[in-house]
This record gives sequence, structure tokens and C-alpha cells, in this order.
Amino acid sequence: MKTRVRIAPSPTGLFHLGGLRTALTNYLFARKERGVFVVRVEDTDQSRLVPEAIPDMLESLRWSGIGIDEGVTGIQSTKHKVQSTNSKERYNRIKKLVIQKGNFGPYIQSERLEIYRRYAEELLRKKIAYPCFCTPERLDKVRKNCQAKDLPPKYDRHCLSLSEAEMKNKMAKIPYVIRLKVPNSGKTVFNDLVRGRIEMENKLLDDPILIKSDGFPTYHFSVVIDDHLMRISHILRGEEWIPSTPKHILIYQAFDWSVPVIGHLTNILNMKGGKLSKRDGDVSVSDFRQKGYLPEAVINFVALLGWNPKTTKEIFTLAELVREFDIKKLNKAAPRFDQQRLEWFSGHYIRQKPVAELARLCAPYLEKNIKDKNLVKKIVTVQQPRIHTLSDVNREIEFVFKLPQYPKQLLRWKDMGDRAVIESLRRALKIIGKIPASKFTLTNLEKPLMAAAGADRGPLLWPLRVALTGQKQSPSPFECAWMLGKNESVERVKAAIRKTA
RNA sequence: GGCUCCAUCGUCUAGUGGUUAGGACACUGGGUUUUCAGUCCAGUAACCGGGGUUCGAAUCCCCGUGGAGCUACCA
Repeated sequence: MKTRVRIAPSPTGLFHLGGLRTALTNYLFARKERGVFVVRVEDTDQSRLVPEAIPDMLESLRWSGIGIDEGVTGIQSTKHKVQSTNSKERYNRIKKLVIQKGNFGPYIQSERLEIYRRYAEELLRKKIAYPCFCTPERLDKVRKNCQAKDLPPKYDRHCLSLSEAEMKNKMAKIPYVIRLKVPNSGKTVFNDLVRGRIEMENKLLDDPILIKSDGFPTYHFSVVIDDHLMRISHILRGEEWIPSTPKHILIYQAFDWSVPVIGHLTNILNMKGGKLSKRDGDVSVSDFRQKGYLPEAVINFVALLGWNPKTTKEIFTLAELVREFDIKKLNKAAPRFDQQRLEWFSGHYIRQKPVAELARLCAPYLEKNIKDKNLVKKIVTVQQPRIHTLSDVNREIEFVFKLPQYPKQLLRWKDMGDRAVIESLRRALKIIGKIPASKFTLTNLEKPLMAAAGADRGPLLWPLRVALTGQKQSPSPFECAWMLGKNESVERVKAAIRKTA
């Protein structure tokens, strides 16, 4: 049987790190098995729709390099086509721009309502499911009652005792949900691909709602119908689904369908060990993208959260991950999100980039509008070893555009006096002045200055660096002079001499 | 409360009955160096607790404890 996996995101918010990890795992598994990676949108909760969620997810996956084979694969530009109206309307307009590909569509659940209805009616006919007319208030009471008695919260099957005639009569008049009748004895067992055998007593299971009173299916129902109809062979999803998996299996059994292989991945926790949420800062993939983390770094970092190759290798490109991925090496314990580790990965990948490419990547992040392409390249060259994200490119380079005010004492290296400072600056000025503006390169600066500095470099280089930057900390004087260019460098050194004299 | 899952340095993890418990991030110190980075070298640091099983347990079993998840006409 062909390996077919899917992610089934719900468009209720921006695509976050946990979603990326699930997507990556499914993608890697599909590639490894030469299978198909499907994206299906589960928008059955009409009250929580977030219009931008689908485009955000698609953009995040595209940015990460995770290619989609089937299902919701792309979107036409949403710019100018979607005027702001109420959010549900906006969602529906964006939905129309979604590109779907494959033979098992539609791949958006709100477009499959008749399918779920049909299958639910089949279960109704077979008496495996039943309509329930109870009000939310009554259900709430039943639930509280169970809790008060320390019993598992379960529906009391009040509506199951209705006569056929009563049932028909009510169905015509009152809104109702359709529930699955779960067996009240025995246990449901499945073999989780990452956790091994998991079992649950059937009598602990609540009769799950299959179809809501608004006619939409619940997740539990639509996920089973679609995974079956779309021939999904392996379900790899978050561990929050473990407790409801037995319900899903009972639905498969109700239709006499074979159950896919199921594996539950760990969730990503915050540093305190709690659920990763907006409160912990940035968790959406688009936030990381906007902050200038490289996709290579985010992928590498996320791949190693909950999986590792069991070797000491830590740096992986997406292609290497495809090659080395092994589903058996998934961990069971939930990892925590460590920002510092992500930053290290990002810095690492930034240092690997060719300067021209890094300059192109950094360009949108530069705070100053720099027209001189050459200057951008210089700045990026200097910043490359110092930064962790693309937006860091602006860090500590204010001096390039405007010399900050600084006290003249800052020019002194150790116990130097004013006279020594002036002498040192004049020497530097002479050397710099000799280099033609057209040959004002890093090496042409470094060579003569280092030669002149001799063994004890502080007396020459420290005053020069401060004269150029006005800062206690900065890149090397050669790099600073190079960025500033000959004229500006000369002017700043002269100014420092005047200041000291 | 009920149910389910999980448990090695601060963090990500290696380890599947016998290891000086290994690597990486972070941290600390040192080398390189004019400062900041980078880079190189070194160091601090962990088997949640208690019982078993065994000649021997991080590893197998049980009981605790702790954490997470589910307990919705949300997914």
C-alpha cells in the first residue's frame, strides 16, 4: 500500500512551531517512504475561523522548504482581492483562492459536509449512532454530577431511550446532534507507532458527538471519514489526540474500515514545562520568519526537538534530514523550546552564507535606507560573525551613519596622555591617507596598520577605533574604516585630534 | 476529581543489564586578539524517590512523586 500521510490543521490561528514540527515529521516520513504528503484543512468549527490562517500556513511551509504533494497546496495572491469585511466572510473569500490538487478532494472540510452527513446517516440506520436532543445546560448538569461522584464524565444516554416515533417526531422539530453508541464493555487497544501499546476501557468513553446541531461534523468524525476516503496510511499527529484515539478507532470499526497506523508526536513545551503559547513570546512560524531567523535554522532546530539520529551529528539540511530520518527514532518525552539553542543554529547558518546571499537576505531588515549596495555588502561582511538573526544586522552600527558624541578620555589606551593620543592618531592618519580611495580595502588597511602597530597594538589601534566609532565596543578599526570609506575615516580621525588638542 | 501519556546535566539529547554516564546549547575559565564578536582548548553540571528482580540496574518490574494532555455541539 502506498504511504500517504497528512497534516490536518485547523485554521484557528497562525501556524505555530508545533504545527511545523508535525508537518516536518509527516513530510520527512513521506519523502523517506516515497509516499505522498497531503494537507487538508479542518475548518469545522465555524466560530473560531481566522481568515489569515490558511495563507499563513502555506507561506510558513513554503518558507521552510516543506513541499506539499496533494490537497491544499497553494493560494492565489490574497492582496487586493479580499476587502476587509466580517471575518467569516473574509475567510470564505480567501477559501475561494485556495489551490487544491489531487483526486480525493475537496480537501477543505467545510466543502465536504454532504459526505459526512451521508456517513452519519448510515450509522443512524445501523443503530450504531443515535440523535441526541439534550440541551447544553442539561449536558453540563450531567457532567457535573459525574464529577461530583468521582466518576468519569459521560453522557447518560438520556436520548437513547426515546421510542422510534418520539425520535422521528423530535428530529423534525428540534435541532439535534448525532452521537456514536460506544460499547460499554471491553477495551479498545491500539499500537502507537511511537509509544507502543495503548489501551482504554470502553466503559470510560463518552458517546462522542459525530455531527453537531449546525450540521457540521466534529473533528472526531470528519478526521476518520477523511483519513479513510483519502487513503491515509499513517497518522502522525500531536499527543493531545491520544485520549480520543479509541473513539476514532470505534468509528473505523463502526464502518468496518481498516485503521491506519497511528503515532503520536510530542508537543513542544515552553521553558517552564507548560504549553507553548503566545504568552511565551513568539511561537508562530511567521514571527520567526519576520524576526529574521533563517528557515534552515528553524527546520534544523525543530527537527531535533523530539527526534535525533542517535549520533552526535547536529547540523542537518532538509535534504539530509530526509536521508537520515527514521520514524523509530522519535522520542516520547516532550521537549522544551530553548530560544538560545535556536539562536545558535540561526547564527551558525548565517555564518555559512555567502556574503552576496546574506546581503540580499538582510536588505529588507536594514533600518537605514542605504542606497549604496556596496556599503550594504560591507556592513553584512562585518556583521556576519556577530549576528544571530537577519534583523540583528542593525546592531551597533549606528556609528557608520553618524558619529556619536564621546568623551575624549575614551581615546586613551590604558594610561596614555593627550599628547600620546594625538601622536598615535597622526600616525594612523598618515597610513590611512596613503591608501588611494579606490584601493581602500580591508586588507590594504589591515596590512600597513598592523605592521606599524608592532607587537603592542593597543596604543595605535585603540585610539583609532574610538576615533572612527566613538564607541567602547565595535568591530575592528580596519572593518570600521572600510565601512566608512576613506574620506569619512580621515575626517573622523582629524576630528579626534582636534578634540584632544 | 476521572482517564491517558511522560520522566538522564539548567536546556536538547546519547545510552536498551557491566560506560571514568558521551555529545550539543547555555554558563565559567583560558588561548588567539585593540574592544565586541567569531574561532580554538579546558571546566562546572544529570540518571525524580522508594521498593523489588539480578552477582550486577540509568537500563527490567511495582509503588509513589512530579510534569503534560484529555475530560466541549474546539480542534
